[in-house]
Amino acid sequence: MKRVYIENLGEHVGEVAELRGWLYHKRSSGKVRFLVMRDGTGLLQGVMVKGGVSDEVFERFDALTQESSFSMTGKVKKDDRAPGGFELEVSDVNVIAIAEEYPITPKEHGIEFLADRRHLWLRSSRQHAIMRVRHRIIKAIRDFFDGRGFTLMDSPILTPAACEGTSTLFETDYFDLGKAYLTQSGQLYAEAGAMALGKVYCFGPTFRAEKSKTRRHLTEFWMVEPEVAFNDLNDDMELAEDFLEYVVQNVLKDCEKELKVLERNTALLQNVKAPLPRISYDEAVEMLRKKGINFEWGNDLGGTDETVISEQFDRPVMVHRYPAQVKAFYMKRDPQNANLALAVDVLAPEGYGEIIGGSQREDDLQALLDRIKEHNLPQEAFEWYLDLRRFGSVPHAGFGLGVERTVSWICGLEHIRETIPFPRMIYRNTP
RNA sequence: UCCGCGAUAGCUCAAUGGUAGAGCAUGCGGCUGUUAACCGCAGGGUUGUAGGUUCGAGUCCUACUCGCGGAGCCA
Repeated sequence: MKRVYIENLGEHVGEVAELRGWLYHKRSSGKVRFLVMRDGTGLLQGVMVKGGVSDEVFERFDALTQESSFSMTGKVKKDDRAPGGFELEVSDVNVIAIAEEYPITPKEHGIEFLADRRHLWLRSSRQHAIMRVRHRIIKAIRDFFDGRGFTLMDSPILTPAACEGTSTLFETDYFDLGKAYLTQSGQLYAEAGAMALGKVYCFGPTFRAEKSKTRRHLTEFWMVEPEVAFNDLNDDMELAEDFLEYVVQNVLKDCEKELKVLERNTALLQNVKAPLPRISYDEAVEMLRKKGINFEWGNDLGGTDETVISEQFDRPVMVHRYPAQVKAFYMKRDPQNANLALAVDVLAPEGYGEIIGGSQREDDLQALLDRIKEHNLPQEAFEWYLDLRRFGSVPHAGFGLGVERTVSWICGLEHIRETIPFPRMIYRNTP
């Protein structure tokens, strides 16, 4: 007996196969009974006709409840009436475990109810599709950098001090050394990596203790951060647009089925190809004012500002050269205008906001010392970082991409909480 | 932290201040091609918590708890 997965059924038409999975739902019209199985790779409808199987097997149908685990054996047929396009002419059914009354029915549920049962919610087709897209995005991210000679060099999660000195961090006791903090970015460590290995990226979870309560925020999220020695801001933007093209086009190619489940209109995603439009912060401000928004030069772009700007384009847009005062201390100033930082944010279309933030880094020791002083940061905590400028400093640049916001955008979701298996938010850390 | 909205059956929601309802789910019965199947019957309620107004409160008032959305901050 051949045990097969539903996604491979096309290779087994006409054969007798065994499938193992869970009952998605069942229907009966008396002597014809339908069992819809899910096995993690797809859905398959099994059909039993009274008289076509033994009475004993026929009656096992009665015991099966939603999400009971079971196996079924039968001949694989192509049938357009069945979900998935294939059907199993069932000859045997074996119960593995009968499920208790399953709380998540095919009808609609409220978000709190589902979030409390996230461990079960993941079994539903929509969540299944999102997790598959998330996986494909992460694979594309790694393939892209690996294929360009980058080395994955992870940064620590427990850190002695704030990386950027701004956000609120999660704090924990660290033996006799006092406090440690959960990282908000691996970037500073990635810079050390770039000086050692040339092209590196780090990819791990990051943590923000800010009490952000919006559809775009998690307290724990994943970020990939490439860092490249000898790159300037322009190189950084070219890397970012090639990267986004690679990720989006690979997901479109390999996740057609999942995006269909999600009812994602992929027209705009098809447009994600380098080069992406680039505008300066100054141009962005002008754009906002033309739209009647009273925006003061020098402020950071808010959520609604980002949406208004991104609506002017049919693909992600790169906004570069922000006022230095709203950006982090390590960003290099524009030699043409010392009020500007050589920073770039990539704004996703359709109101999904900032998915990438990057910059050319300050490579001058004295300038960096001044910045640390201006931002009231403890210099001793950054001595190792300053060493990178003392020992063969070079221009370098990098960026960070928020994985969950990218998943949210590509899947076309309403809320970021569905993009990660077990979301951590300000009022939820379970299950 | 601030602003707004909400909480009624297992779930999703109804119910002019006047007897607590429906669909789904569950149980039982029926049906030889169903697609969130369909048809019939049945069980299922301290209306988030604590007070108050009233002859009478799911409904009006106050406080609290929890949730949702947004702002700020950010990926």
